Amino acid sequence: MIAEIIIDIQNKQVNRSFDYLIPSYLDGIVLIGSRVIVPFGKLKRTGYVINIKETTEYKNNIKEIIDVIDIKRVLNEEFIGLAKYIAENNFSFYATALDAMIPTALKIKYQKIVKLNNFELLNDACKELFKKRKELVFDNLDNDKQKLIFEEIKNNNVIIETKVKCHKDKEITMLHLLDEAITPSSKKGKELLKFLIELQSDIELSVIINDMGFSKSTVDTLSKLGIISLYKKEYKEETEVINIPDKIVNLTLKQKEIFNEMKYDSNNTYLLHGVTGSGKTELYMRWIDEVLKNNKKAIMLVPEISLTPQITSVLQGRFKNNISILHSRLTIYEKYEAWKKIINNEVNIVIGARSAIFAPIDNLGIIIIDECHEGSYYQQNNPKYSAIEIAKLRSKYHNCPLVLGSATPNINDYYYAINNDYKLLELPERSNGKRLPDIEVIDLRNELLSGNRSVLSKRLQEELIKTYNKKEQSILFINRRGYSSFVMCRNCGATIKCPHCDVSLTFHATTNSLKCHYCGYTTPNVSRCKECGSDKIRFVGSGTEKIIEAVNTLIPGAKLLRMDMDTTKKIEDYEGIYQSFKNHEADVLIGTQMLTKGLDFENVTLVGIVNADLALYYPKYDSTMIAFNLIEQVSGRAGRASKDGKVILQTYNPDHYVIRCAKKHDYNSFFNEEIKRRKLQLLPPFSSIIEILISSENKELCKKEANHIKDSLLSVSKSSLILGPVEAPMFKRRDKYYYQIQIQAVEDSVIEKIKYIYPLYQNNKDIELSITREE
DNA sequence: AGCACGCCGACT
DNA sequence: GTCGGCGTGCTC
Repeated sequence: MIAEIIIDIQNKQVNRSFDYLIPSYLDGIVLIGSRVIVPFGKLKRTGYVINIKETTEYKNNIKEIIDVIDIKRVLNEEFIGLAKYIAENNFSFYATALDAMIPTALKIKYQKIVKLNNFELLNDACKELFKKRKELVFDNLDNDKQKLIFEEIKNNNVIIETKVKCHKDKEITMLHLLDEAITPSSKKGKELLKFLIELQSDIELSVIINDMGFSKSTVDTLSKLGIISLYKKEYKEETEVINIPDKIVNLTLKQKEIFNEMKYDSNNTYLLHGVTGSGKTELYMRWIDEVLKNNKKAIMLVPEISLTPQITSVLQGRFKNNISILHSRLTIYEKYEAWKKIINNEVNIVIGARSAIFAPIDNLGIIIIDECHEGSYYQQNNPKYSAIEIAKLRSKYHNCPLVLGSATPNINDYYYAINNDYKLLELPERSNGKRLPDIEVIDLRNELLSGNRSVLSKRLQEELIKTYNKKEQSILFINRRGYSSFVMCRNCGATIKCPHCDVSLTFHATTNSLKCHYCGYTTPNVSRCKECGSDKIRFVGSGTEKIIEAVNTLIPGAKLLRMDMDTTKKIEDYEGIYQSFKNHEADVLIGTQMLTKGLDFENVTLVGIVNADLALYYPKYDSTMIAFNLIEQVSGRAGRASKDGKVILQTYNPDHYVIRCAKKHDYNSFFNEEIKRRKLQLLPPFSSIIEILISSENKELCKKEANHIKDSLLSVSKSSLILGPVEAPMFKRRDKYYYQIQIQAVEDSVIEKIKYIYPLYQNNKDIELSITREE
C-alpha cells in the first residue's frame, strides 16, 4: 500500500504530499492520521499520513516508510480534513495546520513502552523478550524485534503506550534587593540600584534586561557584591477547583421555549441572542445535559479571559469531573494529560478557549461558542484560522448542532440569522427580571465649555460620591493603559516616540519611565524636551493612572483597584483582583478592556465609561460594531443582582448612532443602521473583504512592492474595489513598515491572483505578506 | 528544512 | 588558476 504523506516542514516548496510505500509489517498500523518517519532526500523527517491508496503516479523509485511514531494514531480522517481546509483557505502550510492539532508534549520527547496484555498467546520469541519484565522500551529493541512486536500489536497481545517525558515547569529568575547600603562602583550599577530602591519590590530578570536595558553583567556584579540576590520562581498555574454547589435554576417560560427549539440530530447553527444576564449559561448546560443523555459529547468554547473560576466553576459544579478545562496556561504536560483523558473517553465535556475546538472528541453531540462575537476566536497566525469556521465543519462532520451565543452578535452572524441561514433564538430579557441599566450620556464638549478640566464629568463625580456613600461599588472603564496616552512638549509640540515603532511612549508613574505599548521599549522619564530643551513637558490623554488620581482627589477615603495589562499580567492576578473586588475590599475598580468580559459583581451599581470615543475612531470598517459591543459589555457589569445599575457614558459624539443605540440597549436599531451602511458601502456581509498587509524594514521597497501587488491585482479585476496601498494604522512597529491594500467586492479572479502572489513572497526575507479575509 | 549544483569575485 | 560566496532547484 502507498501512503500520501505531508512532510513536517513548513515551507512552500514541500507544501504538498509525497508518496511512500508502507512496508507490509506496518500494514494496518499506518493509518490516515498516523505520524511516521520517512527518508526525505538525505534526511529523515516526520510526516503525516493524509491518505492511503493502492497505486502511485510517481514514476521514480519510491521509498519506504521507516517507522511509525504513534502506534495509536493522534489524528484521524476528520482532523486531516480540517487541516486541509485550513491550509487551502487560510494561506498556511499543511504542516502548520496539522501541527496545530497535536499537543506540544507529543512533539518533543516521547518513549514508546510495550506493555504486556496476554503473555500466554505471545509467540516464543516474544515470550523470551518478556521473560523477566512486564514492559519494554520499544525504541531500545532492534529492528527484527520491533517487527515481532508489531505482529503482537495486531494480535492484541501487547499494547503500546506513549510516555511523555515531563517537562520542567517554566522557571523565571527574579531579582531581589538585599542590601541597599553597599554602593556599586560602576555607573550602570548605581543606576540599577537606584531603580530597585525606587521599585520596592522584586522584579523579573528578563524585565531588567529586555525592557529596562540593563546588561546581564551589571546584574551579576551587583549580585557578587551582595547587593542583590537572584532566585528562581516557579511559573506554575495551580488551577484551584472551587466546586461551588450546583443550583438548579428553573427556566423561565422564554428559556423553556428556546430550550425546546434545539434539534440534536441536525447540523443547524443556532444564534442565541441574549442580553447579559439572560441566562444563556443555564441553557448551554441544559443542552449539554441532553446531549450527554444520548451518550454524545460536547465542546464549549469561551473567550480566554472567561476561563476563570466564574464560568468554569459553574460548569464544574454541574458536571463534576466529567469535564476537562483547557487553559492556555496549562503546562505542556498538563495539556497532554488533558488531551489523553479526552482521547480515552474519561471526560465527555471539553471547555476551553479557541484551540479547544481541536479537542479530539469522537462523538460530538453539540458545540457551543459563548460570546461568539469575540475576536479571540480568530487565530492570526501559525496557522490562521477561525474557531467558528472549524466549529461549523465539525458540526457538519458529526451532524450535531452548533450554538453561537452573544449579547451583541457580529453583524454578519445576525444577518445570517435573520435570513434563516442560522436559526435565531432571541432571549430579550434578563432571567432575574431586572431591567438593563440606564445609560446617561454626557457630552464632554459641554464639560469643557463649563470649565471642568477633570477626566471625570460633573455628573460622574456626583454619582461616584453617591455610590460610595451608599457603600456600593463602581467600575470605571477606559480603553487606554498607562498614565496618559502620550507625552508632549508644550513649548514646541514634539511628542516622545518609540525609536522602533510609530507610536508615542506612555508614561508609567510606578516606574517613572516611558514605555512603548507596542514593543515594550522602556526608557527613563525625561524632564526636558529633547527637541527644544524646554521643561514644559505635559501628559495628554487619560490612562488608568490618571483616573486613579482623579478619583483619589474626589473621594480621598475610597479604596481603589486597578485592572489593566500592567497589574494583570497573569491569570492569577486577574483572579486576585476579581476576588478582592467581589469581596468588597475596594470601592472603585478602574481598568481597561479586561474588565468588560464576564465579570459578575453583585454590589456594582455604577459603571463609568470615561471616554467612549477611542473605540469609534479605530480605522477599520467594523470599529462601530466593536465600539457598540464594548459599551454593551461594560454596561452589563452594572446592576446584576437585586440593585438597579446605572451607567454614565462620556463622549464627544453623543449623536453618533453607536452611542444613540447603545444608550437604549437597542441592538436591533444598531443592527439596522449598520447593515444599511454596509449595504451602501459594499462591506461584509454584502461582499467579502481581503486585507493584504505588506511589511518590510525597508520603507521604499515596501511601498514599491505594495504598488506592484496592487497593479497585478488590478490587471485581473473587473469590478473589485482595490483600495491602497496606504500606510497601515500603525505604520511603523518594531522597526518594520506596514502598508495595506484592501479589496472589497472580491471576485474569484482576484482570489486566484492572490493565491498565486502569496507564495511568491513566502521565502522573501525582506518582504512579508499577511492576508486576512472576511466574508 | 537541508543539501547539491552552478556561476561569478578575490586570494594562496 | 581555485576557494567560497549564495541564487536556484529538488526531495516520493
